[in-house]
Amino acid sequence: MLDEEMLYDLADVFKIFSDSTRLKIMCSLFDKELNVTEITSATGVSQTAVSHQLRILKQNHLVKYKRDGKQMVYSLSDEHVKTIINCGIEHIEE
Amino acid sequence: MLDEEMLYDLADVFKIFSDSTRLKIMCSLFDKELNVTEITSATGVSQTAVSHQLRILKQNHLVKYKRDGKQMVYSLSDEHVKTIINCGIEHIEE
DNA sequence: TGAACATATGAACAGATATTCATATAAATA
DNA sequence: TATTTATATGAATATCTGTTCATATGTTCA
Repeated sequence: MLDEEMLYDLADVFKIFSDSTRLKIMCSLFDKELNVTEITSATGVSQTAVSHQLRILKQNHLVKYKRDGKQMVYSLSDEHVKTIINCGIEHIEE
Repeated sequence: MLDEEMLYDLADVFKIFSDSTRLKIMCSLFDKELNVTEITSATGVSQTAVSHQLRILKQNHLVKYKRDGKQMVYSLSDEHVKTIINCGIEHIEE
């Protein structure tokens, strides 16, 4: 059995992936970087909701970002994101 | 980008793993089957809470169960559970 | 059959979380 | 510098989810 604290950390990781808006955002960034407006249209989620969720993804180091003039360009932090999502997909596809 | 429906399914999968009580239960079953009383004492969670969470795990086919006299004996449904949990652990350990 | 043990269920409550609305901040450009 | 475009933030709200309490169901055994 994992220790108590690790279990909470683990639950927190999965919690981030358990929201469809955040998944949409991460998937839109799967193989290219995008600015917020592009994420908004790629996902069909409101700009405000995207921004709120991007903050959560940032705080948890799942996306990184850089400024490009007026725009903020986001991309996935590392391969972990893809690995975890693919792991979940495999479970669904059985 | 995955289609809308798949994203919701994916979010649902991760949602199940995003609760520490459910994780505790699954971890307690990692390499042995246990009845409800044993799960209760292994996890330190109340019997009622364990029972409610077991129902969710059952509905989502993550645990299976059999009756043994007065007791219900639970075990993990398949290797997917371990795979997903290990995937999350790797992310934490970086 | 009735008592004791094991597990499940339902309602109520509390806490968490995602979205929206309104607005603030920041950069570019006319 | 005023305006426009891009993004972020905060408060309010509504929904969802997990726990607890009370109780029901099911099994064994005296």
